[in-house]
Amino acid sequence: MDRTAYHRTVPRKQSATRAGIAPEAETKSARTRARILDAAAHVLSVKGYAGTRLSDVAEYAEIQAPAIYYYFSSREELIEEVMFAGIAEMRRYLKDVVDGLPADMSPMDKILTAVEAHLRHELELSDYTTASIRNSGQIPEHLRSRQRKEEVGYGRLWRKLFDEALAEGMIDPDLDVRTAQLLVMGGLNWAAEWFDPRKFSIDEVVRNAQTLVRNGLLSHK
Amino acid sequence: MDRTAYHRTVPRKQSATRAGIAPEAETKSARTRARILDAAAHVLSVKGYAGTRLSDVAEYAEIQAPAIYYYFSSREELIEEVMFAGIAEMRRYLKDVVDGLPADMSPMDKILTAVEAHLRHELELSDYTTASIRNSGQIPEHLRSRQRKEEVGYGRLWRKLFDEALAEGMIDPDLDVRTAQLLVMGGLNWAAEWFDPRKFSIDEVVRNAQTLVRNGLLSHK
Amino acid sequence: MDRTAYHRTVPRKQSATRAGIAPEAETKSARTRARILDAAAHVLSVKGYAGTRLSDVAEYAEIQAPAIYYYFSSREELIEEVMFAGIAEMRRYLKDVVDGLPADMSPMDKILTAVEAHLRHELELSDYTTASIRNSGQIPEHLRSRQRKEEVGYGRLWRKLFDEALAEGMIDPDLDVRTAQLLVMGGLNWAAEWFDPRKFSIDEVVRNAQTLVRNGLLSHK
Amino acid sequence: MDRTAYHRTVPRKQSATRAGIAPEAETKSARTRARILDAAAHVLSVKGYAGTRLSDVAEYAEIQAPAIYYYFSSREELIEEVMFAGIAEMRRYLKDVVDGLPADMSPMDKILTAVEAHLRHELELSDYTTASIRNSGQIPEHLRSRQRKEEVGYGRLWRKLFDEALAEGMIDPDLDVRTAQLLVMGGLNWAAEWFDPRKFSIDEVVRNAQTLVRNGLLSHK
DNA sequence: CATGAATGAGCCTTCATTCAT
DNA sequence: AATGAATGAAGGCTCATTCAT
Repeated sequence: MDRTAYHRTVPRKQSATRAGIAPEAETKSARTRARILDAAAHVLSVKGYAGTRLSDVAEYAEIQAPAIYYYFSSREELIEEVMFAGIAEMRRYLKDVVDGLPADMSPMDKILTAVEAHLRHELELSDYTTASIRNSGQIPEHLRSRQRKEEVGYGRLWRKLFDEALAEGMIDPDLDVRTAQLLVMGGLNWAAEWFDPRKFSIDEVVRNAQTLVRNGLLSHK
Repeated sequence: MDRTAYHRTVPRKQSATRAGIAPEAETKSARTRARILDAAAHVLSVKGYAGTRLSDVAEYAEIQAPAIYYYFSSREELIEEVMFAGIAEMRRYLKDVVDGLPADMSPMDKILTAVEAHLRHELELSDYTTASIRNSGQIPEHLRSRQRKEEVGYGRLWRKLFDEALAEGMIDPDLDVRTAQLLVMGGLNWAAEWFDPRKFSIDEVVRNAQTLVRNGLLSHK
Repeated sequence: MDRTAYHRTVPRKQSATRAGIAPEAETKSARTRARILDAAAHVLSVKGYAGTRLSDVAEYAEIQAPAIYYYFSSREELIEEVMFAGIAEMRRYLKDVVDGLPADMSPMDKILTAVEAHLRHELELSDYTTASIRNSGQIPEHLRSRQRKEEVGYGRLWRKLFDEALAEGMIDPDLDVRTAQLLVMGGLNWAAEWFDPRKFSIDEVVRNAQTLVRNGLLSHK
Repeated sequence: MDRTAYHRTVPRKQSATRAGIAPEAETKSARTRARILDAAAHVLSVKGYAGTRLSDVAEYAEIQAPAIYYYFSSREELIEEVMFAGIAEMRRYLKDVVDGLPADMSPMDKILTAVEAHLRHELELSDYTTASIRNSGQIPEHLRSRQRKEEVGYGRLWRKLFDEALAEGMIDPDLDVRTAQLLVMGGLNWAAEWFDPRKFSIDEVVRNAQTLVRNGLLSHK
């Protein structure tokens, strides 16, 4: 298998310094709104749900706290949107990547492409993703409905890939696909906790993860 | 390889309903203190650092909130102790398990034993572990020194196992041991986020994780 | 000696009902801040350092307690400022009075002018002064540095007057100037404890104090 | 006038290190009670009414806080007793001293004796006295009835002396006796605020106060 | 659009007090 | 006679939120 083939299919994300997911907005108003969202994602990823103070968000966004209310009707709505945006964007991105793959690519290569897409998105756009990932267990239930739907949808993308691989006999029969999928995705999610761009390169992490996943899932009989 | 051989070396943990790490204490005072710690671990794992209210801890421990101050001098001290206890206990446990293994066991089997030990401890005693794991990024720096030391120590235990396996040529040369170790441990850590005893058995999760790890690390040339 | 000569040099202070030292402020914000300070001075003078509750201060200032934090970052800062303002204002006032005296006035007459200034300030603006005076022994050390400096400066003003009188041979040689000064100032300070405008007039108290001090210090040989 | 004549009439108080007013008690129980009272006087004089914590009193008395309740039914009762004891003891002491004076002693010399007695009692036994003096303005009304009665009685002792002096024409006719008396007593009371045994000797303070008072009151026409 | 000013709710913490031992 | 353990009440402080400007 050509290990570099799928590489090219995953575009580089914007630089981590920009770190926002909101599009470069036209109106000033939309830009302020985006800045608030970005700031909230950042604070949320660092301080957690209960620790996210509007004053911190405001400071990071370089506005006054009450100004937030011009764009969001409450702290909860703002946070809900960050949590949703994190996973929704991730899902949309993975879907685009997978849909863009050649129809004849092997299921395992598709999975490895997904591994790369997930890692790049998580580690390069880390605020939204880690906000969404780290806090999904701490957020009150009533803020999670949209996010949960996206999570399920996101999981479904992966499930399809795993199911295809299973159907083609590429998965070690000792494994339960569902459990294996969760363990794999967990390994990827957790990378945000230890990844430090000064110690690792993303490419390196991607390569190792792909090797580990391919080895791990493949039937070696 | 006999997949059940190392199984027997990892003892069952106490049932998850007890969920505490403090020993069954002698004096009533020590028992109250332990109950508070257990309660704090529980709340912390669910609500996160900033969301952990002493009133919730007290309610869970079936005391009044100010009683906490009879045993801990501040909310911070209580939380610090939970965070420390979670990882310290995990480390002590893994060390005992590994030290008890037969000297001639293969490095890979040792790793698989560690996988099982980590998962059982995490999923059965989940409050302390998930508290420690989930909040390690949200807790103020000054509360983390003891915990961090334990984390390093814990990582060293795993590192030794991986290094042995590497030395014996059991690790796929395409992998960087350090990165692979972090990805593996992440997959295990994350299990606390999705594991639901009503949908999975711990044995099943352990078995899948072991297969995945063995396949994933092993050289298949 | 014409006992009324120095009288005219000491202006009447504003009425005790206003009781504040802050200038009639321009902005509403500054007025609220001044109201809080005045209220704190009042409560502090009555209840003492430890007994001063922000809720009482707030009630007296006709705001809600948390509003205090908009103007002062802590209870301690508020109290520190009251304590400082009390003595600083007193010092500034006495300095102005003394500096305005004719150069050829006799040292004893200057002392008597100071006696009057001290008493008027203390008894008419009593909240700040009694707050500062009564609590100077109960306040934690770290809140006293600015106040202490003012106290020293205030004492120096008096010291100069006493030294002049000594130099001109007007002090009874049986007296130690320093001790006499402390006893005299104590008598004046203490007046806030017993002075009741319904039973005494300030003019009367001033006159008696002046007589007592002049007689007391003067050499009668 | 022989300035040393009245000196001998005022006995030295017990050393300041003992600092208690309770008699050397017989039973251990009575001794503990006395220790608590002494401790309360000390804390009260330093921290003020609201700042006096039973835990501090207990620590100073070298017992546990709840033990106080074996001897006093509440914090208020304990404080009330200290406040009362301070002034009551002062009054009893001054009365004994004055009653012991030769019938033919001049009224002014009697006043000077009182000056000495007041200062010695205040500066040597300072805890009770300063507790009583400093807090008399901060204590809730319902704790003051016994103390107030003693204060009035104590004031009456002084009043008699001043009235005698007035009757014998020894008081400057420019003075109002009542006002003069309050100013004099204030000067003495305040001495506790500045007196520092490392800088002054009590004898020296007494001598200066006597000179000042004699000069101050005396008619010099 | 944005901010200065203010408030209500809630949390951590302290402390007098109680009670069983 | 004294203490360990616990509680109820209250106070300082923070923070989301509102509102007039």
